[in-house]
Amino acid sequence: MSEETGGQSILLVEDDPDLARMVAEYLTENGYRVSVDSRGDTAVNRIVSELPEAVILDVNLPGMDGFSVCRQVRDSYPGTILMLTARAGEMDEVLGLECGADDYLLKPVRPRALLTRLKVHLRRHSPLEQPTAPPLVVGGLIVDASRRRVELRGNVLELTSAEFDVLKLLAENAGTTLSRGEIYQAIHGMRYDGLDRSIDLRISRLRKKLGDDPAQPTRIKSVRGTGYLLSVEP
Amino acid sequence: MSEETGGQSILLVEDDPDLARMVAEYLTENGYRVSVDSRGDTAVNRIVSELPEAVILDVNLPGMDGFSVCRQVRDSYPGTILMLTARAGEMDEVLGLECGADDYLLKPVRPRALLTRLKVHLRRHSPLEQPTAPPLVVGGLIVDASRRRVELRGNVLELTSAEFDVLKLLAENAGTTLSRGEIYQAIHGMRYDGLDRSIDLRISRLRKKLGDDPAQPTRIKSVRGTGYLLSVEP
DNA sequence: TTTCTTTGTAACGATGTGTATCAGAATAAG
DNA sequence: CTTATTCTGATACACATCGTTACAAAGAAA
Repeated sequence: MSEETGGQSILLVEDDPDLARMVAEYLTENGYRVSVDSRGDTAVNRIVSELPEAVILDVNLPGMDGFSVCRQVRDSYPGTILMLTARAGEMDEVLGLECGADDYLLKPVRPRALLTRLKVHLRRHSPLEQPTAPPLVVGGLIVDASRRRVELRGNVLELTSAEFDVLKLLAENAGTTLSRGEIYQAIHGMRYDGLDRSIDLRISRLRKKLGDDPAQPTRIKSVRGTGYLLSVEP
Repeated sequence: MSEETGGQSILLVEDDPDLARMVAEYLTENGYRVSVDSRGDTAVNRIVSELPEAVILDVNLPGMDGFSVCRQVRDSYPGTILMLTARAGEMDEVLGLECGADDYLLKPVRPRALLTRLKVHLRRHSPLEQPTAPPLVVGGLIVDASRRRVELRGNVLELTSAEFDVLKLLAENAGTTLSRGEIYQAIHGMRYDGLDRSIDLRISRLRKKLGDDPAQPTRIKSVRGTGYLLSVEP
């Protein structure tokens, strides 16, 4: 529910530090990832570059007022914009001036109501980023299939396609031995003829990049007569 | 603004005749075409057959309660559902949203607030307009097919149509590898002869404009022997 | 038309990957 | 314990694949 990285991202643009902190805390407790900006002009850049799922935008801001921020990003920002207006009269501007906000709330801000409005809009507008398969984490290794990226203790490894394919397969079956036949079948979609040594070669090259000593491997272990195994705990 | 036939159609489901008349009058004055139903069970039929732009739905209704009505039509009704709840309890809010309503209002009904909420939803979500495909957002990249426009961290990229076609296809399948055959087929509608290098060239030009280093690309990854993949988060 | 832009083909260099091969390790046989 | 056999790791090299430049064809704009 409240894991740091899992929730949808919200950018809160508010110059009152107390109010900002209160709202940020409340939203964080409810599973969102909240970042705060206190200025309108800087918020414009952050909105278009960070592309949060929703923006909560105060009207009165240093640098640039909320309406201008809204107008400026509306064309290039597909997410939800929620405005906080101090006076009831400003609400007409939100609706009438075509600044492009999706909703507004009257101050004083009531966190419960804000959360409800947020939910309403985030539910209607499907999340910007479509959910993606989570990366595999096995013994200090992060194998991210949807990015084709591998990390080892924080360092990105530059693997070739062939190397990645084998490592991904091993990671998916970490802790169990895969025969050359299984590996070959999964990668080439063909039956293994029993003579091919290309799998061994890929493993060899992988070990080199993983910094794994082939004589005493801690990560990719050889199972003589069978195949290979990715150790879950190196 | 307030011509009788031009406005958007609203179905008001409310059994209190006085309240119904007041709300209907107010909305009519503001340019909507309002019809009223006083029973939940009959409202279900009218919603799915008349397909109004929005439904305003009381919770306490003869025939069938508002939540049930909402649940029953939600799958087949694409428009906005706005619920009127008598009690301020959280349960109503949660229930209202769980059953698929887009918004709720607490009684007593204040016509001005109701109108504002209506406008908010009808602006963003007008079901009778042709549904325009929402822009794809993938890893800081906005690919807007309806405008043939691409943005990267707030900067509009000037892509040629050939480049855009490939990027759009990759964005639609972000995180999965597309073979040259699939790309070629999707773009030209023809079978890939296996020799053509034009896809590679488009990728090369795209990478240059995306600022992606071809030796170590973070956005468009090559999958040797297969094709390309757009990374979900660079 | 001319001029500019876009797009694909050809070609070349750089890199990735598998086969052949051999050396060394693990296991089995004697 | 020694030897034979099998299996694995790794080097070298051949070949495939990919990125890119140059150029030409094909449109589009003027």
